[in-house]
Amino acid sequence: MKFEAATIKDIAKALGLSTSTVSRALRDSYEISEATKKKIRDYAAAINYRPNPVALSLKEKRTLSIGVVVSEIANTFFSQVINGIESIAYKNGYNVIITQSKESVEREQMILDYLTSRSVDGLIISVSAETNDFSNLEQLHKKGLPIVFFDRVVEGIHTHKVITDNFTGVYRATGHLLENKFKRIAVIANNVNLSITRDRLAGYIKALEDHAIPVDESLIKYCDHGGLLVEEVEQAVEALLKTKKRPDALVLLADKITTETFSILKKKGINMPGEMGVIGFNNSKYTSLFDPALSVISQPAFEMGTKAASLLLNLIESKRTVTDYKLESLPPDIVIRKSSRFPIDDQ
Amino acid sequence: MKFEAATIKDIAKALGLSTSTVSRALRDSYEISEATKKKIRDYAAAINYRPNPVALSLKEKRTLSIGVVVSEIANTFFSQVINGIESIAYKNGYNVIITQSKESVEREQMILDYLTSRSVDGLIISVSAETNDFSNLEQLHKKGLPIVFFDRVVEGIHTHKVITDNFTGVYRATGHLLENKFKRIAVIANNVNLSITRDRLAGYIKALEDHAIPVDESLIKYCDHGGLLVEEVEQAVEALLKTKKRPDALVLLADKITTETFSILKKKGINMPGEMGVIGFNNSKYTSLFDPALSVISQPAFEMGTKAASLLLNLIESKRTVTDYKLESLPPDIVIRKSSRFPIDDQ
DNA sequence: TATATTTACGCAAACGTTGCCGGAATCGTA
DNA sequence: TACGATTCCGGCAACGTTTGCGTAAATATA
Repeated sequence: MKFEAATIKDIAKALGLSTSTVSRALRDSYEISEATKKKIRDYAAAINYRPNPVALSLKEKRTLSIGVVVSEIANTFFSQVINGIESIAYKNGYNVIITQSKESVEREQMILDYLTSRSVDGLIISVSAETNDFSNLEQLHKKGLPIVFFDRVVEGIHTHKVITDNFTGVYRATGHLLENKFKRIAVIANNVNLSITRDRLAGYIKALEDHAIPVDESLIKYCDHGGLLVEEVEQAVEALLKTKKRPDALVLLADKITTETFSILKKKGINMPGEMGVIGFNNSKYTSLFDPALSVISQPAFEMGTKAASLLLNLIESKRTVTDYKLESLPPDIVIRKSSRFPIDDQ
Repeated sequence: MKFEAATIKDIAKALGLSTSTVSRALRDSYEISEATKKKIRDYAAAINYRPNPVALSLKEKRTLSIGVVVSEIANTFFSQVINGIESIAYKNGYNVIITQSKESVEREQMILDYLTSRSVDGLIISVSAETNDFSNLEQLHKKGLPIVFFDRVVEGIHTHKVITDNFTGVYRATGHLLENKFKRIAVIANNVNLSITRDRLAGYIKALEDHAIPVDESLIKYCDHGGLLVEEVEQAVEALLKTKKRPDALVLLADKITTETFSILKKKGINMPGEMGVIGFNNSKYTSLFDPALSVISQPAFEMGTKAASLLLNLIESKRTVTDYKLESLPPDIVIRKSSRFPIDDQ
């Protein structure tokens, strides 16, 4: 099945003019008489002519589209970021190609291959959890492809970055648990490759230190696939529950890990916050409906998207090579609900 | 900032050959000697040559990409469908452009304009709630653009369609409530323009009839924006709560409406299922974590995506015009949890 | 009236790629 | 030796669009 659309040639032929005249008339050039312009415009409207963006792209060497790579669009945080990106992109005539890496290196590689073989003008990316070799992204960056990182950034590559103040978020969340009389606080983190994992862990450790509590390595667990695999979260939770001195509270350092852990604890019939206080990263609106209502560290996702998109468009449209790169760090929002309130405070 | 990539011309010039020779060598034509092929392939690999998809698209008059239009990607149902679509598309070398209409006619129109001005080979769409004029889609279809509808289909346009058996889903959900001794069952539906709204309402009405219960129009409320506006859901709920004989159970006929209504009832302190039994469409995994655990009608979203994508690829790759269109109706999954069990059955 | 200027349009190249056609060089055969 | 067949490669056009340049006709100027 084919889908043929009208071209500038069709108009030229029908009106006995040249393609250049038609092209200029449609762009309202002063070189074309008003009479001819009107004829051309009317005919173009009649046959519903639309310029072929593919031809334009080939000629202009730009596609007016930007690529976005996230690990999973079903993740509320990412879909909110995408909404932010789209709001800016559309306003500036750019269109957005959304892709998901599913935390897989291979898939990420495929996507980058596709996106960058000249089909996008720039890239907004939160790298996959599995990835630890960034030479490919590095190369693209060196070749001049405008890139903006958000959330999971690559420290070695110098370009604009938009993140949440992860350190402070976790520092405050951990502090909150400690002030609520929880004594033994464990964390389940994402892959240690990720910048967010390191920043968030640092916040946890600093909070413990500031409360003069020694860091117990056995209370720090990792999920290498960011919680995308149920089993890895189960293993982490199991391990924590089995430690001689079982933790009485949990800080969950990634969206997916938070909901999975919550679900596992519930299934096990573990009382929250009675047996286990819980707080974790999550951007879903639904956490307030959970039983018990879940305390969360939520990120200003939409704003992160708008910032990232603005920075990218700057990069794309700047004539000269940019060297002054920004790191935007936005404050997280900590929402305390029942799951992290020490039982005694319970109504 | 510019991003220049290697072309076939660069290779030709560097090796003192013509572009046609290079092109043929890279496509392994029998007309080129092995020696030359090797030289060309080695050099291409060295400079990391990738064919320019834009140029290919212009020449081949196809883009190897398909457009997907949903109302909101943050909606779990849609993100699952998208996952299904992508799984098939990638396997066949197609790439997927995801867009969201946000239930707005204007936005949907913009998107269609963009997508169809030759930048996609086909379209998978669930129409926006606001739309009731489908002449535009109709035109595209007539012009030969391959289209597959899913979820919210347009009855007047004859092409492949993939839906859930909405009638049966609601029929059984309503029946379940009735068998659980709920007496006065109300529904909150999506915009009446939508096929899903009509099908789902029909299931509700048939269930009542089969239980010899008269249909009370005051128990049927609509949200014209599919629940995207919080106020419209609030109004619907308020109205139902204020009716002289307040309903004792609710069937929610759209994903977004389900979670919004649940949230509103909770905020009002209305006991579920004690004061109000609740069941509704929703594809989120989180509903089991709600308080009370929420009964849902969930759709085989991933499978809907794979089916829709397969049908679309068939359409795109078939030489002759297809006239034998399929309507795939997949069974929904009804998950009964606490929110819809008559209180007496409660543990 | 002859020349200069303006107006209004066409021609052709270019973006990167493919495929048809044509042709030089080499080989085989009589 | 002469001829056709084969091997291997280059030239050119085309996809749809924009743009610099060229130019005929129309108008203005002297």
